[in-house]
This record gives sequence, structure tokens and C-alpha cells, in this order.
Amino acid sequence: MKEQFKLDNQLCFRLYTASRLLTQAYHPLLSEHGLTYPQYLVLMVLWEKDAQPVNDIAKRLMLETNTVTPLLKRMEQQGILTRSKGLSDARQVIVTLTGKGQNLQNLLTDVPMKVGNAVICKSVTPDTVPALFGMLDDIIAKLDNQVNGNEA
Amino acid sequence: MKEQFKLDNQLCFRLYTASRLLTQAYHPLLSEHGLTYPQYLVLMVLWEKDAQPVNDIAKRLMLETNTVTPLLKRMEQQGILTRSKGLSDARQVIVTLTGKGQNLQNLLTDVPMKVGNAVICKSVTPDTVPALFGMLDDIIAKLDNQVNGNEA
DNA sequence: TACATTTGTATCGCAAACGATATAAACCAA
DNA sequence: TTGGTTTATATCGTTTGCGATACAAATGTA
Repeated sequence: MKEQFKLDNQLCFRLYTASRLLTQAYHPLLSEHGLTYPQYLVLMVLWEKDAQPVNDIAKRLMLETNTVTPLLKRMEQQGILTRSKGLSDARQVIVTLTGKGQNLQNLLTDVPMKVGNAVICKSVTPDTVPALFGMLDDIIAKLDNQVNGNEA
Repeated sequence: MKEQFKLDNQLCFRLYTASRLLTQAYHPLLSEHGLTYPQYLVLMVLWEKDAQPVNDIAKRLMLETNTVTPLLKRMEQQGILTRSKGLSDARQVIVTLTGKGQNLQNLLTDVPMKVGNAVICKSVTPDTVPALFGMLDDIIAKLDNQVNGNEA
């Protein structure tokens, strides 16, 4: 069996597993409020800046609009946000939080801390997290260039 | 807007994005052979040790059997593997690679190197990868304990 | 042996992801 | 203005993930 195929040598499998498990850690905290993890991401984007077109939300999350559109529709159904035609550009759909969507920020106040504590361990501490963030950011930037052809 | 909700402070969003982008980097290399990334993971498990029950494959990938079963059925359709009743335990389904499944290892020889090169950058080099692996492994172990209740 | 419990796998339903494609609005050049 | 191109969003189909649940084989226990 070729060495390069050993699961223990794979970066992608680690990222894939860590991502899935961390999302699962969010699950009980979010489902309590009827939310999924990707929906929580959309909320964070809109809390940072409300009333954004679909495209800006998708770009911020590095997702395609064909992923984000159905997600937003489900959140609209739940009364978390509204989708309205853009005034300056009729092609755009502007996504705006409702009072319920804004208030979720208060209901979810403790979520980041709870999940943050869940990953603290020997090699992952407030001291080492910046290095980890740096590496992940570099990987993301490199892959974004290659996958989305942003490089020369 | 509360500081703890800033997207740039989130570990999970980074893992989620890095995982998705890296999977996308695999896509052209795998789809050429009719494979998806999770199917490629199954192949790596079986290349390490052939003829395993569904449960062992699922555990190795930290997935549930209700995710793995349909995945294996699709791979069976493609003639990559066979699923047969266990002899010692009739509940088990033993998954075995076909010649085609074994031979894929030869066709995919260059995939790990190509994807590996795609992530090499300033902060991610052969020197720093062990530290990154260590942190991700610790996170995975910690979360696995909490999510799957393996701790006291 | 009889019956309750556990284990291994599968089915169902729903919510992502994403490639491919469609559609309408906006923009641009002749 | 006309017609081509780009842009913003959406629809469709397929594959994952996963919670909830079903079901049969195996195991334990009275």
C-alpha cells in the first residue's frame, strides 16, 4: 500500500473531520433555536452588516449563490430575515434581518464561548490559536486562488 | 455587534472553508475517474485493509453508517467494491475491493502530491505541517470525546 | 428455553454543497 | 436603438451528512 494514501498522512481528512465534529458541537446549541450551522454563519454575516445582497453574503462565506439562495429562503420562512428586490439594481435581492433575526444575537451570546471552550486542549490554547488561524488563512487564500482562478 | 460573533474570530468557519476548498481542489483529479472525495476516503480505508465490515469503515472515517451505507452502494454500482454477508456474523456486511477498486490506487498515484503542492505556502511547509497535524488531531480527539461521549 | 437488550446495518426525511444550466436585468459597443 | 455580453439570482439533479427510526441477528439473563 502506497505511503501517500495513508489516511493518517492526509491534511484534508483532518480538516474534513475537524470541521464536521465542530459543527456537531454547535448542533445542540443552535437547534435549540431552530438553526443550523450554515444559517448561523449567515446570521454572523448580517450582524456584521445588515441589508446585503445575496452575492455579498455568498462571497463572504465563500459559497455559491445556488447554496445560499435556498438557505436564505428557509430562513425567510422562519421569519429570521426578509428578501426584497434591490432598488438601484433590480437583479439584486437584498437580505435584511427582522427583529427576530437581530434578537437571536442576544439568545446566542454564550455560543462562541461554549464552543471555544470545547476545543481548548494541550496544543490548542489562546497562545497557539493565532498560529493555527494563520496557517488556515494561508491555506484558504492559496486554495481560493487556485480553485477560483484568482491568480495570474 | 458583539465581538465574539465576528466571522474573522471563528475557528469553525476557517475549518469549514478550508475543508470545502481542499475538497474542491481534489474534485477535478477525482471526477476524472468518476469518484467523489468521500468515495476516495473509503478507497484509502480499504487500500489500508481490505474486506472490512461497514462499521469499521464508518468508525475509521468517523462517519455514521447511515452516511456510509448509501456511499458504499453507489461504489458497488460502479464496480469498485462488493458487499457480502459476513460469515461469522450474519448482521455484518463485508466490503471488499474489486480489481477495479484495487487498480484505482495506480491511477490516482499522483493525486496526493498534486493536492499537497496546492496547499504549500508561507506558513504551511513540510516543517510546519507536523504542528498543524498535531493541533488538528488534538481538536478532533477532544471533540470526539465530547460529541460521542467517550469521556467520563 | 423465553424474552429483553444490544449490535450492525439500513431506510427515511431534511438541509447543505455544488456542477450545470436558465433567466432577467444591466451594461456596452456598433 | 439594436444586439451581444456580463452580472445577479435562481432552478435542477446528485451526493453528502446526520437525526430519528426500523429491523434482524446476536447476546445476555432469568
